[in-house]
Amino acid sequence: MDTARPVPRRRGRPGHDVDAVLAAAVRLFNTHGYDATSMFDVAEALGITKSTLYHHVSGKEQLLAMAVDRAVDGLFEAAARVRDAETTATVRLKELVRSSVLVLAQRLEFVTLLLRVRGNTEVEQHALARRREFDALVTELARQAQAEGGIRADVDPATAARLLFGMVNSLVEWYRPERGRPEALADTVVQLAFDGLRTIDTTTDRGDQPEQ
Amino acid sequence: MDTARPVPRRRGRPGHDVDAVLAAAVRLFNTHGYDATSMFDVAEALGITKSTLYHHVSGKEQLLAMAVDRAVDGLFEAAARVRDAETTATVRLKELVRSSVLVLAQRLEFVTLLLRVRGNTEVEQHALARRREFDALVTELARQAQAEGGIRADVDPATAARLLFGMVNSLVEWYRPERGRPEALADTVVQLAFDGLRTIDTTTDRGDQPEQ
DNA sequence: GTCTATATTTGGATAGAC
DNA sequence: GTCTATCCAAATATAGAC
Repeated sequence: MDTARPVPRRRGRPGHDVDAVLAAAVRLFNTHGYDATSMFDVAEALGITKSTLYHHVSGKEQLLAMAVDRAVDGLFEAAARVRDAETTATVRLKELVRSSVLVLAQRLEFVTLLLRVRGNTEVEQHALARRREFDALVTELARQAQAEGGIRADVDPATAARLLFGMVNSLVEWYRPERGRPEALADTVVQLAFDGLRTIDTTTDRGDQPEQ
Repeated sequence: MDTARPVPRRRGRPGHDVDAVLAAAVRLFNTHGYDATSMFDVAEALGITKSTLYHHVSGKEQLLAMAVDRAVDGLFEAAARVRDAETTATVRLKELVRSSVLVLAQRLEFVTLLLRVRGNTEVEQHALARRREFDALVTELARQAQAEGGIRADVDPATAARLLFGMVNSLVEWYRPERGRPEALADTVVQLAFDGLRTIDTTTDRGDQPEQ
């Protein structure tokens, strides 16, 4: 299908492609809220008119759908990678947390938007359903990790999964790519999640990632 | 029989007071979003008309202001209580986490709304400013706890505070008062935050022991 | 305290010219 | 691909009667 040239490229003036439109829209959605952002605002940010904007996308909801898909796809790709890893559930859970932080950092604006979706339209409900699917994956991983004795068994795995990813997801509230490598942050999150805030005690070894 | 009648009572029909209006508004704001909720929706939920609603409150933004104040006041009351406690910073930090979970549970809908505020109006900016103030308090407590050796010192205290309360705040996404005592949840959160997910140990290891 | 209008603005979306 | 002009629906808020 994708023969050749019609690939739209970023040029000096207008000539926008869907990606550029999406990027501008998502930025505005996150800054001012989805509802508070008008199609006029999106068009203005791109330097075009509303009519021209509608020439590129079918409507406001489609912009939202594309954005949350991009976020959710990233998380599921991370989940698929750890699923195929041949190691303990505990290590896979750690790896999933780590990967999720990286996905969140790489697709920050898309994930931010995803996490603010409440489920009032079909598009939003679909996004929520996929989030629940991801949650179920994490919960199952936590359950297995408990079964193998890798993590504490005195907490409901669903609760643990929620609190764990509650911490991860809260990154969208303050993480900014310009300061700090995401890998370092991912390590911090994994350490805090698995070892807690308590003082490092030299008699224990955490077996964490070699990546400094 | 109250001393005087000006205290508006919950009655069969209308006769609403500001608290009832606020409760209805906040529920709708959380369910459908602040922007997506019209003053008509609020009025309809109360069984009155828009005009009557405007007789009770000065406008939509005032409803938001009252709601977020109620949330933020709760958090600062908790902070004031731990500040006066005569104990280590580490214990006070734990207590603040614990109290915050309880405040969050008690004023769930108000806190939920607070955490969704983005700062696009004066009211929202004021709410954000108070949240930052609270964050600073937590960060300072974390710094003191590190200084006294109560919590690990290899993590920036601001980062620790954010991740810690990221976990706490994520409760609004799934906690429902009808299932489970908030005190039990608060204990779980404190345990996870301070001791981590790792197996309660005596002899720690990496967790790849054979099952059980 | 509650109602029935209604003023005014803004938003999503389309038609059709260039 | 971009524009001007416009339609139509919905939202905040007010006026003024009962």
